[in-house]
Amino acid sequence: MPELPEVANLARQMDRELRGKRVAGVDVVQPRCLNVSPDEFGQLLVHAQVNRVTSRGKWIFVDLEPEATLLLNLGMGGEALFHRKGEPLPGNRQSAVLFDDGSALSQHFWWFGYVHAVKTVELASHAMTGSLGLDPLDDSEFTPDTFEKILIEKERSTIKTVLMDQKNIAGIGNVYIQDILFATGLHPLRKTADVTASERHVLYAAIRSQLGHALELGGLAFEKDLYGQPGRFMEFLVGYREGKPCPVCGAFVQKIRTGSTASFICPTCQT
DNA sequence: CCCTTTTCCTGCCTGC
DNA sequence: TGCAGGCAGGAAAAGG
Repeated sequence: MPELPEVANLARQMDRELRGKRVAGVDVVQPRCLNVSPDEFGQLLVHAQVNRVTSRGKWIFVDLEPEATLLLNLGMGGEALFHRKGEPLPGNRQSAVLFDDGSALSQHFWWFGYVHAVKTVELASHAMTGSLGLDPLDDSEFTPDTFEKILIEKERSTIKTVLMDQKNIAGIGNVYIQDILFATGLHPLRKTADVTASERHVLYAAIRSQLGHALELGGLAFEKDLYGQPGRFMEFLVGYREGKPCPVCGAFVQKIRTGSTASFICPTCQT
């Protein structure tokens, strides 16, 4: 599923491509991914003009004039694709936004995505985006101090749960978490209170370097950008490498269940 | 049938 | 004891 690097890359592309376009219509195939009725969704968006596109964590924010914001969460295996005038929309889409120049933005996911529309003045009360935590690539909000504050508040949870909770840090999912924990030598079930000061330092740096490096490469090689092109990030250390040797010690990478998610770990490097 | 894994909700537990 | 907040587990719109 798209995580922060893929979503940030998409938002950047959408900002360049969609800015200034006016919405001519909406096409809702799966009403259950909306937060309002299809009629209300259309009333909010039709005739509005794209001002700018930003992101936080796994959410994309399309700010429109005069008063609406379109919120996208691509869920698992999701895509947002741009279509020039005359190009057909994908048949598996859940929804699409049609622009008055004949171009369109379609959106598809295979499990649990969201396409929400709100009045921009009510954006702060949108529950799913309003409670998002720190942007890990923003130097001014994600600092060693703000990170430490989260680790102290959540010291009773396991470290993987804390890092993946979008209310703490926004944008880390079950793909990037794997190598972030490996790079820090942390087992996903380690209690947060038992993460040492030096491990916290390494963990902070690992979050920034993993996500930042993947963003520079346009995201994961098995995810698509706005134009259907794959990213160039594909070098996992232990993530999704079950049975292959650990790059540090050579032990075989194991796949284990951690709560309701899977974790890939080196059984000797991660404790 | 089993696997993937996001987000919210529920109910239970703990601690004040 | 009672309440509030934390937290684990389950449910929900598929597809390979």
